[in-house]
Formats: sequence, C-alpha cells, structure tokens
Amino acid sequence: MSKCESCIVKEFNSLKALTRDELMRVSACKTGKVYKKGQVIFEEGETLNGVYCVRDGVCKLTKLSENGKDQVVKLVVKGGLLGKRSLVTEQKTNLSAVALNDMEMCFIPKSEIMADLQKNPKFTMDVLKKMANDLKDSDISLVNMAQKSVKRRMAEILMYIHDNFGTDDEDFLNIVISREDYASIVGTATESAIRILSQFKKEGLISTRGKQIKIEDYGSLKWIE
Amino acid sequence: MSKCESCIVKEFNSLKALTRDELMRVSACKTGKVYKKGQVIFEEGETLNGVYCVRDGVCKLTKLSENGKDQVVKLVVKGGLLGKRSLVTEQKTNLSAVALNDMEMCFIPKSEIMADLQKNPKFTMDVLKKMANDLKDSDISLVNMAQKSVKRRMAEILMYIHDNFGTDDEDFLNIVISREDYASIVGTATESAIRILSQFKKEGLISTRGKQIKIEDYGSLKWIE
DNA sequence: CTAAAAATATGATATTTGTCATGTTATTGT
DNA sequence: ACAATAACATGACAAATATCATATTTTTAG
Repeated sequence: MSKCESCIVKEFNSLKALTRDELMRVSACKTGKVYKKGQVIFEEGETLNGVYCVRDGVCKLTKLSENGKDQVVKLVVKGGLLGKRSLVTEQKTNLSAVALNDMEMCFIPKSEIMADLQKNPKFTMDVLKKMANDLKDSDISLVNMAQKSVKRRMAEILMYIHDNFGTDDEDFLNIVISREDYASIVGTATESAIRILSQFKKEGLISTRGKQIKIEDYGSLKWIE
Repeated sequence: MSKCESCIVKEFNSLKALTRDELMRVSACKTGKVYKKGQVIFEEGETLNGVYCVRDGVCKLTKLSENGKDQVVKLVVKGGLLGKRSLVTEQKTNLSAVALNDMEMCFIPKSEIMADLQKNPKFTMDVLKKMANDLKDSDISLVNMAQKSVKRRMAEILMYIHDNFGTDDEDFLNIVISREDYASIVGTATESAIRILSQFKKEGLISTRGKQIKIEDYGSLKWIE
C-alpha cells in the first residue's frame, strides 16, 4: 500500500500540515479499504473512530429527513476527508456516506491522529480552516435552498460538478449519478428532477447518453432563473 | 465595565476555556459596544478583526441571496460569539449581523486572541468543537429547508424560539421579531409567513398581542405537516 | 443473451407557494 | 396627540412543484 509521506492525495486535505515523522506514523497504522458503487461507508448514528481519506472515486454525504427522504449534503472526491467531526467530538456521526462509484480509501484511526491535533498547531489550524470553510459553504447552500427555484438549483449543481469534478475526453461530466441523486441534491421530487433535465435537453443546454450528461451551453445555464 | 474573569456570559462560549491570566489580558483590551434595535453590527464583505461576545440582546446573522432577499442563517443570544471565522481565516465575513433588539456586546481584537488559539489547546479544541456543532446544525437546517413545507418550518422555528430563548411571565416568546424576519428565517415570502401565522392563530395553535406571539398548543404544532 | 428489475420519461391533476393589489392596524417621530 | 410611516392582513390569481399513473428505455443478474 502507498505511504502517506509520498501520497499525492493528502495535498488536498489537512494531512499535508503534518510533519514527515507524523505522516510516517499515520501511514504505519492506516488501513486501505475498497468500496463498490452503492456501498455504504458509514451510516448516520454510527460512532466513527477515525477519518477516511478518499484516494479515488466519489461519495455522497446524506442525511435522512423526517419525511423519509435522503438529502445529499455534500459530494466528496479524491483528497476529501470524511469524519473530521469525529476527531473533535464524541458524538455519533450525523451523516451517512455512500459510494457513488468504485472507491479506494484509507482509514486512519482516531487514536493515531488525536495526539497530532493536540500538539501540532499547524495541523490544528488547518483543520479549523477547513471547518470554517465548510461552514461558509453550508451557509451558501442554505440560502440557495431557501431562495432559489428548483430549476436554478439544478443548473447550479450541473455547473458545480462541471467546475469541481471535471469532464472526460468527450466532455461528459466525470461524475455520473442517477436522477434520483440529482433530486436528492437539489431537494426535489425525482420526477421533477427528471422533468427539468429533460427540459434542459430540449432547450439544448445539455445532452445525455444513458446516465451521462454533457453541458452544451454553459453560458445559458448560468442565466437560468 | 465588567471583567471577563468574572463575567457569567463567557460560560456559554469558548472563552471559558481560557486561563485566568489569559482572560485578564483579554479583559484589558476588550471594548464594550451598545447597539440599538435594527442597527447593523457588521455587514457581509467586511473584514472583521476580532470577535463579538453577546452580553445581552438578540441578533440575526443573514446572508444576501442573488434575488436580493436576505436569508436569516442563525439567531444569536447572550453568550454567543460572533465572528469566529475571522479568527481562523483572513477572508472577509460572509454574513451580516443585525440587532433584533437593544444589545450589549464586548469586542475582542483578533490580535489579542490569536496567541491563545495557538498556545492553549483547550481553547482551540473548544473552538473546534463549537464549529463542528455549528456544522451539524447547518446540515439540519439544510435538510429542513430542502424537505419540509413552509408551514412545517414555521412551526419548527416557533418551537425552536420557545425552547431555546424562552418565554416571559405571560408565556409570550422572549424573542419578538417581525413577520418579515419570520419569512426570512423560514425562507418564504412575507405574505406567506403572515398567512401561516394567521392560520395558526385561527386554529388556536398560537395567539398574538401586537408582534408578540404565545404558543397555545405546543403539542399540535409538533404535528403540523 | 434474455428476462426481470430498475431507472427514465411524460401526462394529468392536485397542492403549495409566490405575486400583486388593496385595505386595515400598529408604531413612531415631532 | 396626530399625521406619517411601517407592519400586518387578506383576496384573487399565477406560477412552481408534488403526486399518481402509466409507458418506455436502460441496466443488471443469471
């Protein structure tokens, strides 16, 4: 298994703030895990005793609403760190994580990282910064959800996926998810999500091939109300 | 002006994790500020160079949406700390703060607290814990906004205010805010907020006297769909 | 490869929510 | 105290979104 010291993935998360020695210790105790598409990584209410570092693949973080529907709170890709909250509190996790395609992850036990969180201020500050940023993103999502139309939110998630997770050589979005997932991200009924994507297709804003989506007219998507 | 060491308010926030010496230093450099109802404490986009500790009164944290409407993200009362993010990042604040009634606050310059954040792990961990908790609350709000009806959200905010900010000797909610603010918390049009509160009143779930609201049937509010 | 299952698509309709108009009540400044 | 202003209230209607029903297409398991 690859060593943390030389792992490129960590450049995207707080682990890069660890010293070489700390990283070697972390590397020695981490375990590699593989998840298949659709597999549950952890579930709301579980006690996490460590963090997951995403080496490859994408997963969704969801929360169950009282009406029984899952709401996607965040998408996490290579470099993302799952379970940061577990480092800080003793509470059970408030989100579930499910693989959207085949994934490779490293699991680092809490016990091994806690000492660093106490002793390495650079690491601590970086975790703080990441959390502060998550909080800011969260505020933005809240306002979007409260004030924008479903159609607008759908346009924005398409652009978000395009900008943050990129496209393949044929310009299809790298992240391929079901309409149901789109509905759950946008916070609407599956049929509504399907309808809106169909409409976008008719209007030439996007095109599709199976579940794959290609943005054809980014400029117009921006102006969807 | 009261001294931080002996201030009861700090028990509710991360400042309680500071040592007596640190608190005395903080106390020496803090400034007291008074805001009148409706006054802006700071505005989205400003650079905050410190944190505000709420000694008395209530304020709302809002974010401007692209459609020009303000969305209330959070209500903050006695003991709350505003501007935590400014301690951690150099970024401008992403929220505005406006007093909902007359307020008393202490302002603590960032320069004075930063050293503690680096050197006192107990303080740092407490800030981390508070942020992790804010993040959890944020997820909950997001799901509520995405999956619940306006009526349900209105019922929940009434119960939230009741449970967290209490009632006066006549059982009226301690926090008195306009229907426009209710609309902005719930994420709906002002007329819709008014209509729903009127309906609640007709159904005997609440009663009102001017802008004051009294919950008459908490049990039924719980079951509003 | 093929049958079964799951996902996508779309129409018809009901419900929720927003918008505009207009009147009434409460608050505020002088 | 009273005019001016802001907040509240409500009707009528429009727009957005959800729900239910039912095809059609795509994916998956064996």
